[in-house]
Amino acid sequence: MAIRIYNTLTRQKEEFKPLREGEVRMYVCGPTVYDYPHLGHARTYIAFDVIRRYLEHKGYTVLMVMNFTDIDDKIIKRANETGEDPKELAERFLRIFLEDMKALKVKPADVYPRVTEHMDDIINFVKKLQEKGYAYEGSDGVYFEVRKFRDYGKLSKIKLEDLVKGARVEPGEGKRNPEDFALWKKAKPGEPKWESPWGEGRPGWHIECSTMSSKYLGESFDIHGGGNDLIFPHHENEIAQSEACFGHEWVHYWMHTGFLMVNGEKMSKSLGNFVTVRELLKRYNPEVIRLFVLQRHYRSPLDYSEEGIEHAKNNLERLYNTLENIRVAMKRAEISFRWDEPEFRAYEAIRDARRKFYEAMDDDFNTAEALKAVFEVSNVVNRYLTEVEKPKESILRKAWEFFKDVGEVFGLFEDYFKEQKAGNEEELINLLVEVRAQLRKEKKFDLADKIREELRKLGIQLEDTPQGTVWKRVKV
RNA sequence: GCCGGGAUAGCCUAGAGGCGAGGCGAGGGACUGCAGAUCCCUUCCACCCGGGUUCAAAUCCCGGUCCCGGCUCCA
Repeated sequence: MAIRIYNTLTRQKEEFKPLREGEVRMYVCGPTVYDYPHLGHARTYIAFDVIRRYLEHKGYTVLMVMNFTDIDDKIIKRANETGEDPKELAERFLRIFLEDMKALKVKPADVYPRVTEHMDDIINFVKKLQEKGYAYEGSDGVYFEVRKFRDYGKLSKIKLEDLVKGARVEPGEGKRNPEDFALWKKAKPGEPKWESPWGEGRPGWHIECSTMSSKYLGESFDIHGGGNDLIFPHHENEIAQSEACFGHEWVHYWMHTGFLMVNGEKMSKSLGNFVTVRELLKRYNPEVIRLFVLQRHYRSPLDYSEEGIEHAKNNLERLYNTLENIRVAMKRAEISFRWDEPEFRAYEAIRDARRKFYEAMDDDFNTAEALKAVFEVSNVVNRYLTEVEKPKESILRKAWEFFKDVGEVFGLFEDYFKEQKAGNEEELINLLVEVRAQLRKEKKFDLADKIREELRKLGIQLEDTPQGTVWKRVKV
């Protein structure tokens, strides 16, 4: 079945057809590394992570590129404030970003091009624009002449006249027109600088993405993504640069994520209403954060609140419990020599839920809708287990495999499917469980409870069921 | 001013002309020595307001109200 993607360029959902059979080339705008990433960043990168995972799950080879802006005005400014060397500051926060993303189980990009590693490519790109007559050198830098590019505004739907009228664009000393933007900034005293045909300086913000994306993904590729706030001017300017340079359409599908909101306002550094990923990870399992993000469609604004995170936590707990129920039931499951009513019902329900899951994901990666199907299976399998004495292995396996696929796409249940063996720790726990069972038989409940309590503190939860005592590791 | 996005039961989220969605929370019941997990039932059938189109609208159209975002650095 075909995937449909909402394309910001056309403002509608379109059938996804990659330029090359079986391969998806995607570029996601990475961060400017001058501070700790917050939940807003996490939201965007988790969203694109799931999109990427889903495409891979569907069998595509995905070439994923994400840039690092490791030299820029903000970095210089911050470095001046802290007295740190801009290079070191950028390096530090770049590492922190990578660590945080890893902790959030965001799959790493295939290439993380850094601006400072691509100066020659960037300079060549600017040169080409100059040769083609789209760029000119001013007193303080090289600029892109916006009005020479016919299609300017096609992504953001902004008209050039309005832009100039709005007077929001800075006139700037070296510019011919107020709407022009910098491709190369000549260095002021004390600023970091690189050699170029226009003297020492550094690249403008937009040119890096045009240069580095085409270097790794070619002069046209499938998906370019980022936060909503990048549509204008960043992505609009990228289009202008790239299409002016290449002379043909550049990116096929533009995808943008909605903001993370706090009390009705965008989470941002300037408002000071942000929660860093680190802080959050101290208090919550990364999968809780992922589920929190996935409960809302990626294009819609997502409201942050403690309560919202708690919701996600409860939801995740429920899914983990179901997984645990299946795992335990597997031990007493039997081969299906016949199916009865409950088996047929469970099978059909799981089959339908799986279909719904894929339909939802195919429809512009509707994770919120897809999650409904996940909870349906959770419910179905739990009910099945209460209905039958001896569960059939094939039914449990169907549910189990479904959760495994969901986990792969959403980046959930990872520990669960991975962490099974842990040396003889398991045997020790089993021993304690046996001892406790004996104590319970003898009605020595206080001692039995003590064992349960102490194990709970160690992260092992015991549960007494009609089939005997089972234990699980508490993940959330 | 110019472009966008919203308003869904106590809460969080989907959906998008007719089978009234999923989760959380709350209450009750089953099972338990207790706890936990799970299941069943209930939460008195929700879609900002006012018009219109239609046999039928939360969903389409018109007009409002309120909220948010972009137009300047931003994921």
